[in-house]
Amino acid sequence: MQRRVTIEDIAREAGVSRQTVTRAMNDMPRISEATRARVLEVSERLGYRPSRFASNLARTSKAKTIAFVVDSFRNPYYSELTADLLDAASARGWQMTIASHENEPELELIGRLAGEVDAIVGYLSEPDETALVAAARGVPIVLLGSTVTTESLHSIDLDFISAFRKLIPELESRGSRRFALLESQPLGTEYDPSTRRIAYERAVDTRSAEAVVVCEAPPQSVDAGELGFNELMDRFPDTDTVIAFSDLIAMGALRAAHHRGIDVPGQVRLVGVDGLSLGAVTSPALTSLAILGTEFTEQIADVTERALSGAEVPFEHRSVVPLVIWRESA
Amino acid sequence: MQRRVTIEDIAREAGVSRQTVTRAMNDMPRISEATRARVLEVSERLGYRPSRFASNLARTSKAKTIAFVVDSFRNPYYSELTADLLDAASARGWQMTIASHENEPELELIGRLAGEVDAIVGYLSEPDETALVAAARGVPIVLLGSTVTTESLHSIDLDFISAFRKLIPELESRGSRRFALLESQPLGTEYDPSTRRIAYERAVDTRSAEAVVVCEAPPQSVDAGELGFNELMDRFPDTDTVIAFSDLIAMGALRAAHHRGIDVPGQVRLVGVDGLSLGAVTSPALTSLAILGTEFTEQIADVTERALSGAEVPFEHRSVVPLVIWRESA
DNA sequence: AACAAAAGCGTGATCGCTCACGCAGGGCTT
DNA sequence: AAGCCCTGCGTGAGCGATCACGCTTTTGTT
Repeated sequence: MQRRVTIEDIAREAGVSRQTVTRAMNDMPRISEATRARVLEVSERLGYRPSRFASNLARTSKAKTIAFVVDSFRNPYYSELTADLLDAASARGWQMTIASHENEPELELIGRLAGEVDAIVGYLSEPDETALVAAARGVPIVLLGSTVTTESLHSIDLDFISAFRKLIPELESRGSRRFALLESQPLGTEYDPSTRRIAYERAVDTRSAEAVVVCEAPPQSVDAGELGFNELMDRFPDTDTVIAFSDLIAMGALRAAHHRGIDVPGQVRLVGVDGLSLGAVTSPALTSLAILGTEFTEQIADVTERALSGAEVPFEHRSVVPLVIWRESA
Repeated sequence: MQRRVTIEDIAREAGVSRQTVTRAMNDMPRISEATRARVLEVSERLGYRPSRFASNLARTSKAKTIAFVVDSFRNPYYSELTADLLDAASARGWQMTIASHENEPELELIGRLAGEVDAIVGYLSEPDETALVAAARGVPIVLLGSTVTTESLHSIDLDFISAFRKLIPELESRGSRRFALLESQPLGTEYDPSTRRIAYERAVDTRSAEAVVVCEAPPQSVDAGELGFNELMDRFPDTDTVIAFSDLIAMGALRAAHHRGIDVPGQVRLVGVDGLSLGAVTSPALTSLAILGTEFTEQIADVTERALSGAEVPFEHRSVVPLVIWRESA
């Protein structure tokens, strides 16, 4: 392993001082064109790469970098949220690095990120918050979409209880009587019931509360929605309104309905969750309990901004209510 | 502006040495539980944030970070590519930061990124390569999807000429006679004809070469495709095969065809470009000249790896040929 | 011609952390 | 009881850049 080429090497080779090399590299004034060219030539020849750590340390950089962590950027919900958050981040002059915990143990990932960024934002699944905070080694964490119990990190939760409590009556006023939920997360020893499911069950009548079908593998996909919808209509044929766990699942349901000759929203009303922009181009366009396009992104950015501001900021726990976007499917 | 809380402050306040603070923070051995707890408590109280620059500098970090730059992460092509590249990057232990040049002058962006990452990869639109390289201040650039003329950066281009030369005859063997192109990029003083258009024109007969419709604003969207397809069928009614600039545009065309009662692929065959996974869930599923899911990602990662390896690597210029994925629409 | 100003370049000091050591004290072995 | 290892800490020396100066030499001004 050969030693790194430093500014000193360039200086020696070009017969100038470090400062002059700096001047040449960052095109600062007070250097002649001739020497600048010579230095640049030498640095190219030796393959010099300035160390971003050294220079940022020396200039006590104000540049902030945040990490955004999600399950998978292949899921349109996460990728759209990423795009939104990137806008908010760059508006504030932050860099944003992305990571998914598909291929790496989460705590390990957090540990790696902690050495590289100034804040970690995202959907994390590690339930042990203390371990999370420990792995982050002083780097603040903004946890999304889940309820935090300790006072050691920031969080922004989604209030599906309120959202469903508003959604269901509105649907009823449009004629909905028999609801059903296309759930994504199985109920079992290792899974708590999803907050969406809880919110759904609380908001509907008892008969509808039983009409829940879990979309199996592959999870969170259009195909899962298609399968799930078919099973749903087989088991609960008098359903007139379907709430899907996500817009992706709703899109699958839409396709299944199409194949079965079921008119949406004529025979069955369909509501997704997420507010994907993709939902606007299906036919019929998807009505959705939107997270995207609400204040969610701004809240994330705002809390992150505080977290970044350093020192002893109190831990914030906010909650945003998803908002219904009425389109054609319901 | 108050001074930053450093490791020294913690050490003083906790009555220990810097090294002990380091040991506590990075939970290293050779420290008693009592002192570790005390140090942690103090550091929390003072709001200590370790400087990632200082620590990385001191440990001469091997961690690499690359920046991935595209037009917009709202475009599914870019977001899927991002997901693919992220996999390749994390498999190699790199961090990946993302940036779009929607809201910021490109050269400025490059300059900012240069101070934060070890390589810049992406679709860049600045035509002045010298300016690009200068803005990057020694940080290597891997340019995607365009032909490079100078020998100062790496590049990976898409060979649409070859791709179309294979695609068109295959379509003809399936019965296609009158082709049309749904182009996205207008032809004008500030735009060169797109490589896709050139490749198309070279591969089809003269009559088809005239059948080109430009999908206007908003560019690169489903809506644009819908409008474009309608115009196309109005102006060139005997078209039997439509090549869309992208899968998104093809999806719009699909919708338009649906509304006009045109059967795809029965009456009109439709081929997109990109290979979006989304194309698999439309009905009919989209045949596409795929970039995603080909060796493109691996080639990018491979070239980037060389670029990152430092020193005097020769500049590479590779080219990958998009690959037809036959699905239902053609 | 005299003096000021600017251009061109170099020398510590410093940014905040980690690493390689060094050194004391307590519990083990033999 | 002498020797040894292990635990628990602390001290100097960098990591690779930039910044604030300071020093010559040129250029310009009156």
